[in-house]
Amino acid sequence: MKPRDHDPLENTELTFLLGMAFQLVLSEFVSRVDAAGYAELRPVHGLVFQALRDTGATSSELAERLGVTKQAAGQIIDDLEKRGYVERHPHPEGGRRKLVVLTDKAREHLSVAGRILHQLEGQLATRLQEAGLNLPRAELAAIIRTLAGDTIPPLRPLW
Amino acid sequence: MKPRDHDPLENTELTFLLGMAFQLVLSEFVSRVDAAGYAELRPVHGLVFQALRDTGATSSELAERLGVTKQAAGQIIDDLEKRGYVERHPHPEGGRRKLVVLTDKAREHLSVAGRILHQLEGQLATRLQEAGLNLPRAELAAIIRTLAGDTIPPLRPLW
DNA sequence: GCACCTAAGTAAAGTACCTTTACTCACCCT
DNA sequence: AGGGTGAGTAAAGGTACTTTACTTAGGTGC
Repeated sequence: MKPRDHDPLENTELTFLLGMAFQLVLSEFVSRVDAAGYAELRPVHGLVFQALRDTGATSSELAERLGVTKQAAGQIIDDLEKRGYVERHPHPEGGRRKLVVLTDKAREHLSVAGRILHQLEGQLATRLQEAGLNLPRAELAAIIRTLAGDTIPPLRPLW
Repeated sequence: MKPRDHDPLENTELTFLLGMAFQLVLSEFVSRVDAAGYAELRPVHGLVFQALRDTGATSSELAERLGVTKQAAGQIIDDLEKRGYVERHPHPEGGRRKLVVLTDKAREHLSVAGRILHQLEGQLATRLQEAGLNLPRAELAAIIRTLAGDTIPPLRPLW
């Protein structure tokens, strides 16, 4: 472990550091998930799976959780349905509603992706501890609370 | 300042915290820059201005720094040229090259945006210190170094 | 019990921003 | 002079979203 007492990165703007760290962590995660056989899935699909994992949701509810229009949500569902990750069922409360639920294939993906993510974060934690640092969870949470308060908006795949 | 000893956010994945913090900080920054009269500029334009600020660059060099094709860089330059932020000059070393340089209008924007960014980050630092925390510069730098080593790739406006 | 409103879903076109493909042009080199 | 190399540009294609507009199921008021 090479010492980096005065890494010039530490003088760059927090905003840049946040963006760079996020981009690198996510891209490493996506690479590993791709290598595990899920190259057809993009990060937004993981968000969809998490939003649907408990009880499923209608496409409009999903749209709200993703922060996109209901048409966009419908298109994503179309795509995932064709690939066998979700199914549209008649909604128990009737109406035109349809309940979108995960298939076993999607639940298996969630399990694999979750394991990969925690493995990656564990490796990062180890590296930081070797440098006498901890993962900055409390700091990031404080930044988020400062800017968003109690209602955290959706995480969106764009700047 | 409400105490948050067990903010559930601190139990969520680092990757999510990074993405959320980045998205919120950037979006607050963009809002303030818009309010200062620069609603026509997107974050990527700030990256362009920073890449060109010292000596300018050719569109191909700019493309490499942005991590996009030279055609995409050319399109961005076309747009900024129409709006009066950059100019294409004949390149001192000749060839078909053109040197893209900033106008005074762009340098003024850089100055305003820089002030806004440092103000925002200062406010965040103050808030965190009230909670006994510091901005996690060293931690973020360590994460970046772990995943990217010495060659930091371009920060790109997509997941 | 029928007209009306509302909300969910869908269809199609439009938009933003990028890439791919293909070309032109200036200089260099032998 | 002919040919290669690399910068720049033009045009079409692709992706993922939004906007506009429609259909349909069920509640609501009278």
